[in-house]
Order: sequence, then C-alpha cells, then structure tokens
Amino acid sequence: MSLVTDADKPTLYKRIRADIEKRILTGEWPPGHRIPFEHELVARYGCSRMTVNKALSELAQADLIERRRRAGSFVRRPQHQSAVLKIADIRAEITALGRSYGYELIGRKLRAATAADRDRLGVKKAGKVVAITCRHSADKVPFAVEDRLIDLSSVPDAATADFSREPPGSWLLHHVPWTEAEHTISAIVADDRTAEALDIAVGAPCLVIDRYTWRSARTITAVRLLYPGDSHRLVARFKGG
Amino acid sequence: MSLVTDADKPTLYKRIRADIEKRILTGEWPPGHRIPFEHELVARYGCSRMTVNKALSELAQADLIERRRRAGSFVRRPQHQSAVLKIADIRAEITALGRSYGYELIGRKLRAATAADRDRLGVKKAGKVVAITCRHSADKVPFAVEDRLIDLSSVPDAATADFSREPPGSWLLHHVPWTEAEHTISAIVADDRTAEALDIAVGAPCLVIDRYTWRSARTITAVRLLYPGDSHRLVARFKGG
DNA sequence: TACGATTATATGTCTAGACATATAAGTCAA
DNA sequence: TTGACTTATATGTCTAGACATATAATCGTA
Repeated sequence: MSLVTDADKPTLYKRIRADIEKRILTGEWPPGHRIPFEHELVARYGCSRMTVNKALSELAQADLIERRRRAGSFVRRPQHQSAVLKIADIRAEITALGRSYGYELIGRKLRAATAADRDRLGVKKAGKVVAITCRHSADKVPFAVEDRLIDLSSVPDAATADFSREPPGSWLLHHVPWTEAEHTISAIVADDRTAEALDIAVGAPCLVIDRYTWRSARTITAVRLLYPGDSHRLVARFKGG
Repeated sequence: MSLVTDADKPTLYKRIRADIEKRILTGEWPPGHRIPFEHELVARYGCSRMTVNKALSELAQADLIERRRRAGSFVRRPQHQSAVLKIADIRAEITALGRSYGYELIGRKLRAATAADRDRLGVKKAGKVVAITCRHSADKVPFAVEDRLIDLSSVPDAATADFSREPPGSWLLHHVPWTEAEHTISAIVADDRTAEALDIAVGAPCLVIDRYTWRSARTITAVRLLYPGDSHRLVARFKGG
C-alpha cells in the first residue's frame, strides 16, 4: 500500500510536511482549503511552533500552500511550478485543470527484459518487465500517449496490477515511493502511429517527455510521454531572487 | 547596476541568502567552493545560528548548495534542475556543458511598442521596446536562436546596451534582477527562416521555450528560444519525497 | 449605508540555548 | 600500507519563549 516516502525515521517536521502534502496530493484538501493553523498543528503534534513553522514554510516554498497573515494557510491551485517537473500523474494534472479525464489502455505486455529494455531502464541485468502503452485524454480529446516500461524486479506487484482502468502512473505513485527522477524534454514530429494515437497529422510537432524514476539507485520505471506540440504546453512558473 | 532583489527592507535571513546567492551566480564562488560555516556567518552577521541556518536551508532546498555534515556547505554544479527552469543564460548553460560558446547578433531594432509587442509583453501601455534576434552556438554548431523583446520603460539602459558582443540574456541577468518568470515549453516544426538559422531541415522538430520575466509585477522581457528538437534536450533531474 | 479607525490574530522573524547524528580526520594496531 | 577504532566538528532538528507585521473583523462615525 501507500508508504511514507521518507525511509527510516522521518524527523517530526518532515512527518508534518508529508502528512499535509499527502492530503493535498490526494485531493482530501483541495485548492483553496484552509489547512490547520500553526497553533492547531502544535497541539496535534505536541511540538513547538518553530517545528510546524518549518514544515509549513517548506510547503510554501514549494508553492503547495499559500500563507496569509491573519488568515491562515491555504492549498494553492494546481502548481505551475509542478507542471513540468513534478507532475508524475497525468490524471491529477488534467483534473487539476478542471477538465474531465479519460484513460484507455492500448497495450500491455509482460516479458523477459530484452536488450533494448535493459538499455532503456539503464540496468545491466533485469528479469521481467511490463511494457504498457496507453492514452490519456482531456475532455475526450487526446492529451498524451504514454509508453512505459516497469522493472518487475523493483516492483513485482506491477505484474498483477490491473492497468485497464487505473493509469500506471497513478498506480505507481500510490504503490512505489520514488527518490529520484529525471526528465528529458525534446521535440519530434509525429510518425504514423503517433499521429493516429494523438489524432493529429503526420509530421505535426510533438513534445516528448522521457521520465526515469529510481528509488535509491534502483530503476523503477521509464516512461515516454508524447503530447501534441502545438496544442499542449508545459508551463513552469517560479520566483527568482 | 545590480541591485538587491528584495525591495524595501529585507529581513536578515533573506539578506544572508541573497548575499550568498549573488556570489554563486556571479561565479565568485564557483561550483565546489565551500561557503563559510554557519558559525562564521553567525559571527559575520551577528545573529543566531537559526537565522543563518534558515538561509542556508533554503539555498539547499533550491539546490544551489549542498550541505554535508562535518564537512560544510558547498556550491553545487550547474543544476540539472535548473536546466529547464532556472537557466536564464544560455552562455552559462553552454559553458557549463564544457562546450565553446559562440554568439551572433542577427538583428536589433528600437521601436515604439506595437500592439503585438504589448500583447507579447502582457502590458497595456508600453513606450519603447528593443527587439533582438540572435543566435547561440556550441562548438560552432547552432544551439538556439533567440527572439527577444525588452520593455524599455522597465529597463531603460537596454536602449544603449551593446548587444553585438554580449548576449541580451547575460546582460539582463547582470543588470536587472527579476522576481518572477514563466516558461512555456512547446514544440513546433521549423519554417524556412528557423530552419536556416538553426541549420536544420524545414519541417524538422523544434523545441520552443517562451520565457517571460517580471520584476514585482512589471514586465521586463519576453523571449522565445528555438532549439533543434532532435539534437538538443532539456534535462531536469530532481529528488522526490 | 459607507467609510475610517481600532483590535484581534495568524503568520514572519529571531534568539540562545539543547541534543542528535553523520562523517572527516586522526590514532593505533596488524 | 591497510583496516579498525576514536574523536572532533558541522550540520540537523528542536524548544520555549519574544516582538514585528499584515490584515480580517469589528466597531464607531458621518
């Protein structure tokens, strides 16, 4: 089931931060929701105010919450900042935009890792892998196609998971905590297969995100996402100085 | 000249953070450099350890420095994480990759803002603007073409700056502190003009980064960067949990 | 009713301590 | 020289307070 991300013995402020983060990410506390006041959290966790303040300050720095004097702290709406880097879950991304989410499993294969699979996952030896192809749509319009490889030696449960209804990204997010990820963003032009899946013209531009995820030096999954390049845009907003 | 970013009366920990950040960004403290120990900063600023700790913690959270127990705090090398989001300066990006940087001014125009200019800068009224087109190359190979608009009402000095040798991005970075920026990443296919500038085929995929920069709600510049989509890749690496 | 002054309150910053913990560096023996 | 053990030290976390400050809410007045 869902595990706490911090491994052994999370410090108190990290636990507080993780608790709040979880409620925000699961949607239990939606955008606009007022999270408990510092003094309430102090009472709940039985610690000093500086400790909860540190947790809340970090959440504010990560733009997950907004803090307003006298008013309290509020869950922010879908993070710009997250858009490029932190969004591991397209379903969350789309629903956060207030659009209806659609999902369709195109293909799923369980196989012994081929040389290409091992190369893609960046491992020398790998037993079995699951290869998944699926499509995400927003308001019935194709939003992205996903081509994913999961290393079963890292995530054995994925062999039996039912990806026909739940997108693999969401499943992984709730079953496997990750510690490191890398995104590579590039552009390609659509080939026949891509064009058909995204309902765009052959030769149309596509934005590509390749994402690799590890947990403590162990590869979990490699995924390639293709977005229509002229309609979809990844926005990242952040603060300087 | 270069101003402190925080406006009126920065709090102490912010001043400490800004001081260190400045030295890192200017290169005075290069990657690997050990920044002063907490107790040294405590002595220098005459404050408690918690105050410098807060400043350093935030810098660590922003991945500008790395903190190692017993060893100290060190300037990190050009952030992966920065690659997509924070890099305002292509020259720095290229030299950080260990490649030789080349720059070429293609065009520069000073004009009263047109409707299109105002729209692009997101302002209602604007006096004059400078429009700059230039090309960046790495190891003599076209790396990106830049198409930039600078609002002269925000940055009057830009009217007389010499962009024939210094790229506008670098110039701005050293002359105008920004407080907010937004990146939009998309993909297009190269038209004739782009194809020629980047030395690629017409119809080849291009990665597009549109970047808008503000200083306290005041637009500074809007820039569009075009990268060859199949050769250049933007990498963002980061930690979870 | 509308507006201006006052007040209560939640966050923002800071202090002077404390103990925990990872680890670089030094020490010593095999 | 190498490996195991010890020690010193910088960071990591935490406390129980303090005062500052922005502002939502209230109250009073025109």
